[in-house]
Formats: sequence, C-alpha cells, structure tokens
Amino acid sequence: MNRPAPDLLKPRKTPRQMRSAVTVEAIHTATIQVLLSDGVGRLTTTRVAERAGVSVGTMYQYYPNKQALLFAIVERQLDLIVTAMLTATEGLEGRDLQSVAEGLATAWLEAKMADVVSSRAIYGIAAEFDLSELMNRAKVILVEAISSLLRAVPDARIADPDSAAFMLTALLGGSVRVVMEAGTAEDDFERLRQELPRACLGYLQLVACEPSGCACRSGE
Amino acid sequence: MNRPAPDLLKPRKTPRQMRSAVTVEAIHTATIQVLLSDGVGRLTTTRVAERAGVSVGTMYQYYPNKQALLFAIVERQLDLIVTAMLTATEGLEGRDLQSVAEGLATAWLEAKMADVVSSRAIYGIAAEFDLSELMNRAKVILVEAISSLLRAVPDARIADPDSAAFMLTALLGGSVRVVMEAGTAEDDFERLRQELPRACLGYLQLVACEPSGCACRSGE
DNA sequence: CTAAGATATGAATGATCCTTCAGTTTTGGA
DNA sequence: TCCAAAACTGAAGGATCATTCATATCTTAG
Repeated sequence: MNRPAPDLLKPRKTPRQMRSAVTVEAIHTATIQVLLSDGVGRLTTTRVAERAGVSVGTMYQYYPNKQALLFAIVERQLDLIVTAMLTATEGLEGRDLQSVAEGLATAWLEAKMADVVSSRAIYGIAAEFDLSELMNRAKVILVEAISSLLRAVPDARIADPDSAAFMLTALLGGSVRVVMEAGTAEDDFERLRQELPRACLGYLQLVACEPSGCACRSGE
Repeated sequence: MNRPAPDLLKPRKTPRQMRSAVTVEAIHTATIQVLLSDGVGRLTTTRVAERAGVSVGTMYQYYPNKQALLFAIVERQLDLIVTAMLTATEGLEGRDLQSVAEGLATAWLEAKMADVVSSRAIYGIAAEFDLSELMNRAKVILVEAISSLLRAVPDARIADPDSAAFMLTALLGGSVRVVMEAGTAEDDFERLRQELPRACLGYLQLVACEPSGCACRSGE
C-alpha cells in the first residue's frame, strides 16, 4: 500500500544536546495526543509541532517526513509490548498449562492497558500506512517465544505448538484490539480481563487434549 | 473523533432511473477498489470517480460528502455480516455445544472470507472515521443473538451467557481482523480456519464447566 | 415528438497540508 | 570570553483535495 525506501523512514539524526532530547520527546508525546484527539486523517505536521511547542522545521530536523515520525512511534510502542511479553514468557517457563494460559493473557492485557492511549493511537496509524512489516517482525518473535513456552509445559502435550502459538497471538491481539477500538466502556474491559484468560486456557486445554483421549486434567 | 450531523451522512437521493442505479453501483465498487489499492489516506473523490468512469459531480449527487460515501460502504458490509451471522445462529438453535462453537466460527470466517476485499477495505475506514456507533449497533445485535443461542444449548449450562457471547464476538472479530490485516499469507488463513473453531469450543467448554465440577463431556 | 425532470459533466474555488531553507538563537568547549 | 556546531524558527512554495454550480445530455410520460 505504501512502501517507500527504508532510508526515508529512519530518524534523521539523534539528539546530541539535552535540549534536543527534550524536544524529540515532546514531539513524540504530542504526536500521540494529536493522533487521539484528531485522528490520523487530521494529524498535521503543523498541529503536532504546535502541540509540542516547537516549530515545524524542528520536527523535520529529526524526521525526514511525517511517515517516519509515525513509524518511530509505532516502533517504540511495539518494542514495549514485545519486551513485556518476552519477560512474561520467561517467567512462565516450566509452569503448568493453566498458569501459562492465564499468565499470557494477563501479561498482554497489562502491556496494552499500561498505555491505552498509545495503543489506541497506533491502531489508527495502521490503517493509513503499511505497518505489516513492523507488525510481522513483532509477531514472529512472539509466536516463537510462545511456541517454545508451550513445548515446555510439563502437564500437557500440545499437538502443534506453532499453530497454537499463532492462534494465541491472534486471539490476544485481536480481541483486545477490537474492544479497545469499540470505545472506552469500562464494562467491556472488565469483561475482557475476566474472560480472556479463560479463553486462552480453554483453547490450550482443547488442543492439549486432542491427540489422546481427553481428560481435562489441568488445575480446576 | 468525528461526529457530524447525521443528515450529512445519509445518501442524498435514491436512483430513479436504471442508469443511475448502475452509476451508484459503479461508485460503490470503485470506492472499495481505491480503498484497497491506495488506502484511506489516498482515497480521493476524484480518484473514485475516475475509477468508476464517472465525473466527480455525479458522486456528489448521491452522497453529500466523502464521509457519507464511506459510511454507506461500511453499513452495507456490516449488514451482510450481521445477517449472515443471524441466519447461522438460527440454524444452530438447539444444537449441542460443539456444533454451536464450530458453527459460529465457520459462519464468521465464511462471511468475512466471502468478501475479503471489502472486509479489509473497511478496516481501513475504521481508523479514519468514528465507526463505533455503527459497529456497536451491529455488535449488540450479534451478542444478543449469540447469547440466546447459548442459553438454548441442551448439553451445557453456560454460567454467564452474556459475557460468553461478548467474548465470542471479540474473539471471532479480533482474530480474523488481525490475520486479515497482517497480509495475504494463505498459510495463516488455513491455520485460522482450523484453529478458530477449536478456540471457540475450548472457551465455551471451559465456561460451561465452571459452576459445578468439570467433566468436559462434550463430543470428542 | 416534446417538454420537464433526472442525470451527468468538469473547470473553478478555496482550503489544507507537507516540506524546504535562509536566517536566528542557543550551547558548550577552548 | 568567544565561536563553531547544534538547534530552532516560520514564512513561502508547490501540491493535493473536497465541494460547488452553471451547463449539457439523457429519459420518459403524455
């Protein structure tokens, strides 16, 4: 949809003085604010600069164009999520099926909820620019980590850990996204917090059962 | 984010002659095509008109503005999905838990896959304009239908059918969306087709188990 | 066949926006 | 203190776009 040369998307220069670091940070948060209050379609370089208390030219000193700015935001946010999930999986290594299922769900929810604002903002960018490359890179890492985590579950043998991991990321990512985009109904979030861990557990129990007769042994 | 007077979003007039009906249809499909090839951000009234083989003015005879055009597209697509799901739930009334779970999953997949193009296009619109009202209306209908469907399952008592229905729509809608947006990898679709029904079944079995001791009786 | 209504045209308008760059201000080391 | 590098400024260029409206063409009832 939109695949410009990659050099055109990287930041122009890194801040050397303290003040410019502050500026970059200001631009960063201003972008997210504008993204939320006005939407991607109304996100303007001028508007961002204004909100950041900076002139447009300054913005272009750090980002070669608007898209680069947005990509930087996405990348940072994606990194946050991925590392959060990676540390979560580390902590779950070797735990039983129920702990793993619920651990993954709550870790994901926590990571997303920690910065609902940024998360929601990113969903907006995704529509306008082609983020599939960035997203896929993150997805691959996650699927791999979860897959090996599933292999290490002591109380269950999952038939196809890769498929299961793939499906888990789709379930986690998708459901949270849908609910977040739908609105701010605190009710819905509460339900999600309650049901998402169950959904993960239910799915894992099922794919763990399949090869041999089902017993649904896991903790209950 | 974007909440204009509703009258400004309704079509201006309905075609009276055959030729205008053709025109409207052409505009409709052209919009989707442009949406896919260029993205929402590059969707231009001129571009749409060109693609439809029509002049810009013609477009404005039927839609008061660009947003109205996009809303019309979304509404139509949403209707398709909802009615598809409603007929599916009708057919599942009274069936056992496994049939219901798998029936819902495959119905959803079928509805979305039937017109991947339009579905994907809509995901794009969602970011730019506030579709939460339209989406919510559809969601409410679906949740209600699924909830009552769950109540009628003979071989299981679901503790909180409303929550379960809510969660099911989130799982279905979210996972399919995520996979569709990620790219066109046929592999992923295949996995989804295989795993989504299981995910639904696993979740339902779990929430059906909970109140009293679990036995995981359902068909296997 | 004809007029009235329906439909289509597309240049012009006015607005918005991204990006640049010549010039100014600030910083930090010598 | 002084200056070269680093940061910052914002008006202006150049491009795109949504929307309008005066005009032209088509359709159909009578």
